[in-house]
Parts: sequence; C-alpha cells; structure tokens
Amino acid sequence: MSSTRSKILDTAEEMVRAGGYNGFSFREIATLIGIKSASVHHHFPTKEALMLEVARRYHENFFAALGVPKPARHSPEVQLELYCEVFKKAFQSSERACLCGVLTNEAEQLPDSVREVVIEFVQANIAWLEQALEKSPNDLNAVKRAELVYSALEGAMGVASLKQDQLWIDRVSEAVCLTTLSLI
Amino acid sequence: MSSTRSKILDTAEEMVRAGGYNGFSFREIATLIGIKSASVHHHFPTKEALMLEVARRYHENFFAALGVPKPARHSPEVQLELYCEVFKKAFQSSERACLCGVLTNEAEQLPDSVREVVIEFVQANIAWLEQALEKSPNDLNAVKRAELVYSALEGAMGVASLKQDQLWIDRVSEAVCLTTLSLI
DNA sequence: TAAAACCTACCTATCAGAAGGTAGACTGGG
DNA sequence: CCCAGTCTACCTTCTGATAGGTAGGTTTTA
Repeated sequence: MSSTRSKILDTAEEMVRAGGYNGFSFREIATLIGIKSASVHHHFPTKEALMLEVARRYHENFFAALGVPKPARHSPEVQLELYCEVFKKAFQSSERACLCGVLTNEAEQLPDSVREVVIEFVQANIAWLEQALEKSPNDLNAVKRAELVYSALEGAMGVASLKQDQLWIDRVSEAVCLTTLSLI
Repeated sequence: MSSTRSKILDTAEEMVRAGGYNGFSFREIATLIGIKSASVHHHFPTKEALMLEVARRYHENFFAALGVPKPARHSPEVQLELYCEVFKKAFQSSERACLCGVLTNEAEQLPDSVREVVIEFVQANIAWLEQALEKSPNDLNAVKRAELVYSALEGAMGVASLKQDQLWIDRVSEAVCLTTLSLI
C-alpha cells in the first residue's frame, strides 16, 4: 500500500511504453516522483526486478479488464468487440502502445525472466481469443484467427502511438471485426 | 564503395532490430567489425545521423523488393501474397522484426528526424497497399484494409522474433490473405 | 616533375554525463 | 528501540562525442 511503490510502478510503466526497457532509468523515475534513485532501489533492488513487476501488473490489469471468455453466453462478434475495446482503452490511458508490444520488439536484449513474462502475455491472449472465437463459422481454424487478431491489434497500437492517432486502432478494430468473422 | 561504411550500416541495422535505438552503441559496432569507436564517428558524425541512414536504406531495400504495385496487371490476391512474401523475407534475413516496426515502438524517445522517416515508411506501405487492393470487391474501403494488413504483418513480425518462430508470420499471412479479400 | 597541399581512414587519449548499483547514516512513527 | 523509507555519497562501467595525430594516397601548383 506504499504509495511510493505504486508511483514507481506507474512511472516505470509509462516510461517503458514510451521508450522500451532501455528507455528508462532509476534516476529519471526518481526525479519524476520527487525522490532519489537510491530510494527506488530500496523498493526494487534491480532493474530486472522492477521491469518484471511492471510487466506482471500490466498482464493482470489487462486480463482483469478482459474477463473470462464466455463462448456459451456471448457470440464471437460480441467478444471480439470487447477484445478490441480493451486495446482501445489501454491506448487511451496514456496515448501509448501496449507495454508487452513494446517489450516484444526488444526481446533479444531483454533479461530472460522478462522475455518469459512477455511470451506468457502473448500466449494468454491467444488462448483467450481461441476460446472466444472457436464457435465462429469459418474455414480458418481458431488459432490462425486468434493470431491474426492479436497481431493486428498490437501492430495497430504501435502505429497509433507513433502517429498519435487513436483512429488507427478504431479503423483496424473495425476491419478486424468485419473480416475475421465473415468467412463462409 | 567503402566496405567499412556498409559494414557499419549492416551491424547497426542488426543491432537496432535486436534491441532498438537505445540498444546499440558506437563502441559495440566498432568492436564487432574490428575498428575503434572514433572511426565509426568518422563515417557517421552522430548517432542520429547513423540511425537515419540505416532507416533510409532499410526503406529503400524494402520497397525495392516490393516493386511498384500493378493493379491493372495483377489481381489483389496476387499482390497481397507478394506483400506478405516481402515481410517473410525481411524476417528470414536475420530472424528479427522489421526495423521500422521496432522503431515504431520507441517513437517517443526517437530523435524527430528518425521518427519522421519511420512515419514515412508506414505511409508508403499504406499507399502501396491501397493501390494494390483498391479493386478488390469489398465493403471495407481500401484504407481500412491497408491499415489492417500492415498492422497485422508488423505485429506478426514482432511476435515471430520474440518467439523465434517463423511460422507465426506464415499463419498470419495466410489468415490475412484469406480474410482481407473475402467480403462480399 | 617535384614539392606542397589536401583527403581518407583510421588511431590514441580523453571528456562529461549518465547508467545500475552499494554502503552507511539519518529520521519519524509504531 | 526498531525498522521502513529516505537520504548523501560514492563506485564502476558505459555512453556519445571531441581533439589531435599518423600513415598513405591523390591532387594541385610552381
């Protein structure tokens, strides 16, 4: 409940989403929240530990917003729209790309533990989408559809943050909803 | 001509694709090609100048592989498959994500000049796809289709490099070709 | 044609600043 | 008193960048 601790996590998340793992420093976080870098080390001993907790928290929040897929209760259309909504909200919260999307594009230089968390995020997304879309009538199997949807939204979020244009996500979301579920 | 110069560009490109703009240094490039960092500065005075030339070269090579879209001569299907092929080849060349895709996810911390080159790359891709797809029968307009295709392939390339799995691009390419052109 | 001037590509040495991280001391509330 | 939270002070390593020098080739000019 230490408010400093969550301020550190908030600031770190924003900075990673702005410039990646190599784009933030203990000193800068400290300055932004008005403490010294040694105090940040008190809460998170290493950069890897801090990054790890930021990534885990992001994962949790993301899937909390998403909920459990309910293929029995909601149509694929409805669930796909919900999925797109969560990406839109994630973007709106800071006008920046997905934390794990950013980390994905630095994978090779990431500490192993962080890369694993990112991979888990991807797999959790695919699993969610597979369940949500499995009943849609389509000659593409659920895995391929899921991977397309996830790739498209991550890509769209990156471009939206590059161009500072929320409409990119809106248009790609619309296109993804229309095309993904429209095959015979 | 100067082989050192192109070695620097090659090495820098690989390092950026591995870890972004903040993921490479003059010293590391120099060490990898067997010279001193001051000699890298002789060829490229600043990091921004080096990054700029790497990005411009990548843009050129990418569109050289793509060629000019020929909507009169080739069907949208054929051209979309060609487009996916170029992404596949770009991945295969180093098992890494698209240079501009990586830079997209660091946009905020990039020098302005570099960010502009990245934005131009995105716009050139959309323009190419719009031309290639404009004749496809579809109730989605060409812009939305183009943005979906580009977002999906950039996203897929990121995940493919994260998971070191070329099949991600193959599957997303297949899905994108099937769904994008299949509406009434 | 020979000397002077210049250019290219590298080098050594160095800088100031920022990075991640550590040790030890201070402070205020339970 | 204890201890979480913060501080000062510092270390080492790396960063982008600069100054100045050297060897060798080319170009200009007297």
